[in-house]
Amino acid sequence: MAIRIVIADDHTMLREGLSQALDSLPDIKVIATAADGRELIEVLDSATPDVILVDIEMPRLSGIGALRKLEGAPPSIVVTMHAEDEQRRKAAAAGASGFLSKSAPLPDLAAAIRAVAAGEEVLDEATIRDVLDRHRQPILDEGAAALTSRERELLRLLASGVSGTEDLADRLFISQKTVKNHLASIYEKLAITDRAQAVVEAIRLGIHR
Amino acid sequence: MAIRIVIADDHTMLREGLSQALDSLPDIKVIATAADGRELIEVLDSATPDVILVDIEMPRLSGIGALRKLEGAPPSIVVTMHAEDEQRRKAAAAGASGFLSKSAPLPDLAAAIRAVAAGEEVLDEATIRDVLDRHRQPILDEGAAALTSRERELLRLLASGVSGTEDLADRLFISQKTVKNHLASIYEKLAITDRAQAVVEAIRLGIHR
DNA sequence: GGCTCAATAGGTCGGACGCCCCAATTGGTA
DNA sequence: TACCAATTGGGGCGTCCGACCTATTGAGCC
Repeated sequence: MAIRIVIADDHTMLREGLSQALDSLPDIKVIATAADGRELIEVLDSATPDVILVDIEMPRLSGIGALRKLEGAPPSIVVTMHAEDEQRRKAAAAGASGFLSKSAPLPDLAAAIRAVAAGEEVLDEATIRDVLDRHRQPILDEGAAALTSRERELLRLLASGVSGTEDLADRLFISQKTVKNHLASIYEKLAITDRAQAVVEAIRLGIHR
Repeated sequence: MAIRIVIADDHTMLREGLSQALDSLPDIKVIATAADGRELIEVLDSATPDVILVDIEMPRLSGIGALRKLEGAPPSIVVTMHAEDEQRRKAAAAGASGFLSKSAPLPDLAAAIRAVAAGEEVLDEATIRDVLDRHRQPILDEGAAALTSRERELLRLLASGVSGTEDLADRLFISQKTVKNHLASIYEKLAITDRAQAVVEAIRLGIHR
């Protein structure tokens, strides 16, 4: 029986291309795709793949954010543009079984899928380090893509030292309630849990000043 | 009657030099000095100056931190090495009546002291902007000087995305109570109020990785 | 031998924060 | 037209956080 997988990635070219490529393999069958985290969650309501292939950087809801909401779901492999330690750590924390750079060759990906489908973890430090070393790539951020303009404004304020709900509300001319809503949305998309982490991400993403 | 002032600055050369210089003016009398924020607070227990001259960057307790604790105290002029907007904003928030760069000429300082002693505010946007523009200087940080090594460790963790009390405690092998104590100390020294601002400061001070 | 200070730890308490639910409006798009 | 996303706002709730307090230990210093 072929390994049934679901692919979640916001880049259609990659999503569809990968879908076709993997589908052409005799032992792998792509049963569905999703363009973002929320779509992935919806898809998994009705589909039950053996392995999930999920991108980190996606609009509306990041891959890691989706995995968090799906704890206990099918084993997953996280693919990413920035093969950074931090990302890998988060992926592991979110319950990912595998972690691969997007520039890894297809055979490596297929191998990872087969390994994860067999119940193996492809998160081993040494192995990953090895893979990453061979497929390293420049780091350029597109992580803020998922954020709306208002969320970005709020994040910029946060990163400039305005941390209280009331202060943020005053600066943005909105209610404290709305500030909290925006923050919750930011947390979800960036897969974080509080304002301190939001500041870290904001600065990492270059959202300040 | 001469204007009675107290000078708080951790750099003895500047503190004593300024003390003498201002004392030589006919209408200004330096009645006490302090080497840090806590000393300033102690001094003000027994002394009641007309104006306080306080540096921002000081060990143990920053000038702004001290002003916060002294709300309702004598009018104060904040002097600083980094004439930044953020600093000025904080100084104003802490109740400062004046704000000057350390590179401002003595006559300007004397004028500011006289103005503040007369009940004026020397925080006016335009005026300050003017003064700062004429006495701008390179910004180099020595702000982290007040922090202990353990506090710096904690801050570095914070700036790397570890924000929960329990997580911090685990990483540092100390109790959650101690984490909170260290944080409180950091807040005091950096004149901030929460973890989000701590991350901002940590990164501004270069305390990360 | 006191003195200060860093580092450790505990307690209490009010308010802030994060998380869940829901809803109305607007504007773009399929 | 009908849907969807973004933005705005609300209520409730449990937990965490920050403020203020005391206290012990060990290092370093005059």
